[in-house]
Formats: sequence, C-alpha cells, structure tokens
Amino acid sequence: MPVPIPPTSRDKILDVAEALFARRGFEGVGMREVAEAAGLGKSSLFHHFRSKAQLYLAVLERVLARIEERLAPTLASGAAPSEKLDRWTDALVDALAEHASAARLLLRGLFEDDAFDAEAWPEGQDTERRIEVILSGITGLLREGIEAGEFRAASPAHTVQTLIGATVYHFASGEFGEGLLGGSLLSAQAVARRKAEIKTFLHHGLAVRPVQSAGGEKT
Amino acid sequence: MPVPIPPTSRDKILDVAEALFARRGFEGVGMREVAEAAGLGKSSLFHHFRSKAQLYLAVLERVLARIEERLAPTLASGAAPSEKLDRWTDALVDALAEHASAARLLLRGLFEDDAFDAEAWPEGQDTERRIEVILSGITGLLREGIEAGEFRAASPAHTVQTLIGATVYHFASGEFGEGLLGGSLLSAQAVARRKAEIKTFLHHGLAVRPVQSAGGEKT
DNA sequence: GTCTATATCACGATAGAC
DNA sequence: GTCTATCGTGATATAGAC
Repeated sequence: MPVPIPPTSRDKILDVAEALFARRGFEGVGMREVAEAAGLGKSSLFHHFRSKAQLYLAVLERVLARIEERLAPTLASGAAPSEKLDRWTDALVDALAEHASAARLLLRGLFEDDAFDAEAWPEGQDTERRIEVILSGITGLLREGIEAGEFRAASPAHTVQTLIGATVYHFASGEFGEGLLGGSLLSAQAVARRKAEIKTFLHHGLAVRPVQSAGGEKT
Repeated sequence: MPVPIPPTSRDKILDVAEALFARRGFEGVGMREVAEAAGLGKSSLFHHFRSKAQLYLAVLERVLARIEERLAPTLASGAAPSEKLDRWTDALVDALAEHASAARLLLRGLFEDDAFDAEAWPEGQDTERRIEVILSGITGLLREGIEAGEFRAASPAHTVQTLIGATVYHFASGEFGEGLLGGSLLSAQAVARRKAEIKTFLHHGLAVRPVQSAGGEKT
C-alpha cells in the first residue's frame, strides 16, 4: 500500500487549503494565498477547482472520509456495546489527532451554518451524507447499549453532542487548549491521556454499574 | 432596575454586531453590513468604533461579562463542591441559552487563534482576563472537590475541556444540533433537558460513589 | 496545465461638509 | 453624530496566449 506516488497538483492544493481553512476559516482565506502556498498561480488553482466553495467542500469531504474510514471498523465487530464504544472513541481521537487541521475543520463545519450555501453545490451533499453515516453509526451503538442494559437510558442525541464536545472541540481548541493543558494537544502522551479521560468519563457516566478503570496512564 | 432607558447607538451596534459575528465570524462580516443592520451609515459606525477589531472585542467583552456575572455567585457560597458544580453548570447553561449568539461567539473566541492579534489591542487584554477569571474559578472548584473526596482524581484541565464541550459547543451547534436533537436548542424544555443530561453525566463521572439522579425531566 | 492580464466588486478606513 | 465621497487594496473569477 505505501507506494510513493508523487502527489498531484490537486493533492498539494488540498493539503495546503486544509491547513489554511482550518486555521482561519472559509472567509479568512483567499484563493491567492492558497495558490501561492501550493506553488501555483491563482488561475491555475481555478483550473483545478471552479470556485472557492468547491475547494472548501473538497477539503471537508476528504477530512470526513478519513474519519469515517477509521470509525467504520469499530462498529462492525460483534463485541459488546461498551467495548465497541471504547474502540469508537479511540478511533475518533486517533483520527482527530493524526492531522492537526481535522478537528478544526470539522468543528467549523458543524457549528457554522453553511454560510456559502452548501446545499446549492452537489459536493455539499456528499459531505452531508458522510456526517449522516457517522452520526447514525454512533447513535445506533448507543441505542444498542441501552437496549442491552449496558448503558443507562441517557438520550442518545445528547450523548452524541457530549461526545463531539469531548473530542472534536478538544482537539480544535488550539492555543487555548494547550494553555489549559500546559502542553501540546497532539503529542502521543497527550492523546493517550485524552482517550483515558474520556473513557473513564464514559464508563462512570454511561455504565449501569460503574467500572473501575479505562486503562489509566500516569500524567 | 428595569427602567426603560432608550438604547444608545452604541448598544444597538453591539446588538447587531453580536448577532452577525456569531453567525459568520470576524472575517465573514463587513462593517457596511453591520452599519446597515444598525440603521447607520458606514462612517457613523467608524465614529463609534475606530476599527473592526475594536468592535469585535467590545462584543466579545460584553458576552464574557454577562457570563462571568452569572457564574461568580455560584462559586461564592459555602456549599459542598458537588452542589456548587451543579449550580455552576446550571448558571453557565442559562447564560449560554439566554442569548443565542453567546455560545457561538465564545466558541469562536476559544478555538480561533486570535487572527486579528488581540494582544495588540488594549481591549483584548480585558477579554483575556475575563476568561482567566472564569477558568480559575471552575478549575479551583474541581480541585476543591477532589481534595474533599467528592470527585475522583480526574485531571481538572481535561474536565474543564469536557465541560466546555458539553455546554459551549452544544449551544453553538446551531442547525446541526437542532437536527440531531429534533427541535430548538433554546426552548425552556430543551435547556432544562440539557442541564439534566450534563449533571447526570457529571455525577456518574465525577462522584466517588455514583449518585442516583440529577433532577430528571421526562423527554 | 500554467501563465499574464483584466473585469468587477467589496473591503476597511479617512476626509470633511453639515 | 450622521452624512457623501473617496482612497487604496485585495477579493473572486474570467479571458485567452503558450
């Protein structure tokens, strides 16, 4: 699989656009800046992506695809719901920690009410479908756990919101989060610590009978 | 206190700017649009605020002041830490639910690494100080609860991040959150439900011995 | 596919009359 | 304190040569 294919112009553009959009948002980035960062002229950029909105949606779609790819296997096994929820959480945290821009891009996509009218673009439907798949996966898992008696009867929708906050917001919090935690959010140690904190929270918050540990690291 | 003083131009500007910045961010809003929404010419707006950054910081400062005003009393009493944490959570949710724009503005302030160089403006130091006061308040309360044996030895910083996610992100999630929850985020019922869900999560996630309920509403 | 040149428009901010 | 008019700049996007 890791055959070193030289990156196309399109891939290079998506890489630099992802970093820029994550940091400053859709409105805060200019196509000129993207083009220069990719080593192209502005018009060449418009040759690959017809508009700024299309570029943004392509970036978002790629991020969502990477996340979905990580989450899907964790739901497919026949393990117990609490076990699957642990794996799902680990996989989401890994996906968000792998690329520093993923969480920020995703958070922007979730709380910024599509200012550029995503529904008008066909590409926008792809991203919405990805989100629906991810959401129905975790919501279904929560329901399954409640029916199996492993989780208390919390609202799945509210619990999903809490999970998003604990993961996507955390890894999107950038300088603020680093100031609060006192170090990088993305170091292997910090990522492992976050997983343990969330899972411990989940166990004591969702399990009918409290569980002892979630694989504790030492700080 | 509720003497109907006619709103000044400055208040009107802050109101419309708050709504616009919350929805589309600093870069996504133009001074022309703010001026027209406030019923002024663009130059009149620049008479009240010397720059766009100063207007944005004034908006943010007002939002933070409203929140801090609500949170301070919950930490001042001599109640037990778990009791104070419940009251703090209720107060924060109330503050975020009162103005639809507060959560979005706050979330942007937390995860967008001050693109407009807040430290260069004297007003930016006011907002940073407000955030520090709020953070040290909740962090101190968590530490107090751990020392008193009411909370397990979770990382206060990680717990604060989870709390922010559960509250600020939730109320900032807009259309996405409403689609997930199946209704308004800000109705009295939805707000009460969110409080109950968070507090139940906190009790089972922080208490050394699990507590039964957090004042459950029915859906 | 990449380039130069250009069209069109909105931006933040200022000058100065009233 | 509000206005009209304008400055200088940079935005998205297009035309068309190579």
